[in-house]
Amino acid sequence: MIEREKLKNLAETVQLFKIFSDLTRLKIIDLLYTGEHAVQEIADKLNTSQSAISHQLKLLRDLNVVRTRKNGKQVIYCLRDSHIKEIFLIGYSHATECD
Amino acid sequence: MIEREKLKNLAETVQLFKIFSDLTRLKIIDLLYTGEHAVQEIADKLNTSQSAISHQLKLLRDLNVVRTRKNGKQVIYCLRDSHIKEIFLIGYSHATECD
DNA sequence: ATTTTATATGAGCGAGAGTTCATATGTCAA
DNA sequence: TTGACATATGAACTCTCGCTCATATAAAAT
Repeated sequence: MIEREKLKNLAETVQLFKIFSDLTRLKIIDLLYTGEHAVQEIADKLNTSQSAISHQLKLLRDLNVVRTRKNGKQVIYCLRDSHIKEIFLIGYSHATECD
Repeated sequence: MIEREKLKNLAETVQLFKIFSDLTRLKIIDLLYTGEHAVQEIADKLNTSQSAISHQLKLLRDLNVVRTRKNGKQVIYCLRDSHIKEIFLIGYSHATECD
């Protein structure tokens, strides 16, 4: 059997990897990697509905992956911490270097 | 819009991260990290049904995450490449270091 | 050969997750 | 205030995915 503490760590690791396990979310992260963007901008660039983007952004916000600031009517999103950037980059390079 | 090639890369990255996005699979990977194990051994140690483990092992085998050898009636599984080990370890440490 | 043990696999079920659709909230402009 | 624009959100629908259950395959033991 697995000890309680290790199981908790593995479960948290799963949660972390789940962030990157959806194409829409990964596109968002990839886009925000280059800098901050407003919601409609993201939706347009990713050719995805505003609602779908907004739902995913809420998710990412709740997980502290992104942070926001307001600019008039707009809400501007950007990546919050460098952990996320690092893991994304490592996964991305691993996934692509074997082509 | 995202260029075709980049989209393909992002999609492959998603597939990579999905490997680690299930607790059963992560438990298996964690266990195999310590060395090779037979199917029933894995099922017992993870307190999970043989069938569930076998299904996940098939998935991991198809994705070239694990490799097998036979020992009589038993099939012994172990991690195939060090990429997987590295990504798992990075995710695991990122997920756990912030407690 | 038959039985027992180890593993694999297909079908079906149920839970979770992402999308759409409709609508609410909020902010600026006229 | 009213209208237009930007974002958020709840509900319903759908689809994916991991599990169970039953069964198939395979290899050793008797």
